Amino acid sequence: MTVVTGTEAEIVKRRILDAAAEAFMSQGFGVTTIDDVAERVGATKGLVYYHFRSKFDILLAVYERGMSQVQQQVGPARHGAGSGRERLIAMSTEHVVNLMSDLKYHWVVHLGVREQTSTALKPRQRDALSALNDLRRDYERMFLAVVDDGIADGSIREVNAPLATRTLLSSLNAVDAWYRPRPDQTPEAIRALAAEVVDLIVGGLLSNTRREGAS
Amino acid sequence: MTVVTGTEAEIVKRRILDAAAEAFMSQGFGVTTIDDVAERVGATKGLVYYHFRSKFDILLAVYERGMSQVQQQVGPARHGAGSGRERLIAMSTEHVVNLMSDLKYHWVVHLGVREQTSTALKPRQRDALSALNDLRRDYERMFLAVVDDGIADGSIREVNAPLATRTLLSSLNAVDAWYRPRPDQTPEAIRALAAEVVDLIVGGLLSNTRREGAS
DNA sequence: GTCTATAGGCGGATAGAC
DNA sequence: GTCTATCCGCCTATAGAC
Repeated sequence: MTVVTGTEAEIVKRRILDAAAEAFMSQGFGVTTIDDVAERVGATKGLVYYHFRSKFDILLAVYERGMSQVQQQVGPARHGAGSGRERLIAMSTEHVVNLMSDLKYHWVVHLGVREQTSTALKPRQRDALSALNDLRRDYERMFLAVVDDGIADGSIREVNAPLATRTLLSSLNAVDAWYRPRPDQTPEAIRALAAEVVDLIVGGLLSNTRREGAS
Repeated sequence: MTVVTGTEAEIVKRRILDAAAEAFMSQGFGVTTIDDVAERVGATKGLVYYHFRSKFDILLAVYERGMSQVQQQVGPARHGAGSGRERLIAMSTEHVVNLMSDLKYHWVVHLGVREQTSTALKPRQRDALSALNDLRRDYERMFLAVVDDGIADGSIREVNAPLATRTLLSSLNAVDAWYRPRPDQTPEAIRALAAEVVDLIVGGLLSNTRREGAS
């Protein structure tokens, strides 16, 4: 049923989204113009408005793609075999790998949309936005469930789980404040760095923390 | 907490800064108009432009005030008596208390300025911005020095100190992604919440982390 | 499909009234 | 000092050529 709709149109749309996400990340949504986006694509406004109805619709499309990517990459790690702690670390690592691999989309998901509730939205846009926000809430609940698992099985210490989950996720997301990709960086190097960062965030800094040989 | 010194003009300027920081945080710098700011102050554009030369100068002034506040609040904790770990926790707690108490200024310091390197800056503005960025670097170095101290005295585990410091600071800053002040919240309640969050970030989540009775 | 041209409006900044 | 009025440029969005 899913005919391979890798049509010309979709390829162009994707290039526009990439360019837009990049511009939003480097300058902010508000100050980015459609001309900026078109220039990055190597085309003019006309092309952009042929494929998207408005600037805000582009933002929504970037948000949608970003959420879909991270969900696909992190979701499977939820149902691994290990303790809550091990699954939480696996999910967190996938999350950060995704962030690093897809930085500009992540940035929009993380920050870009919050800014925009001010503009009067059309009903179509409002619905799309609230659907995406629901996805995001579900995503956070997935982490909360695993934190709860870990507390229950003793692999995570007895913390305020909702607060700890919010803190964890915001800390993971905050990696986008300083990480910038390097052209020569292999996927393995990205994964190693992500694992190191997750170890710092989940494992903490204190000297009497044991990270090996749980139980 | 600031004593009510200052001329009429400074009081007005301060009210404009408060309004601007609030608007920048809730909508983003790019989409905030001077009319938005003026409306929050209960005045019109004319007032704002009498006290500030441009929208970007307002952003710089917010940034400056934010940096000055956090430096004042956190700086003293650097030279406490305890181990590196204890001083790091003290500094981190003050940082988060400041964030929670002065959320809108913190938000601008954290995110608002990065967006704006695109607009052509006047030399005066470029100098002011780079001076503020230097302050920020110094602030981060202060944390790095204490992390080094902690590793040296054995109270912090042997991590990659620059990476750990960046991760720590970005995690602390990320609290602004979810924390929102409540009208009835006392300073003591804020401090308690900040301490809990810092314990989660510095102490980690794992069950075999010991946070009491170090050394 | 993608471009050029342009409409239409908004917003930063200024001038001058009070 | 603060407001009103206005200029001017830029940017979203659309119309229509090719």
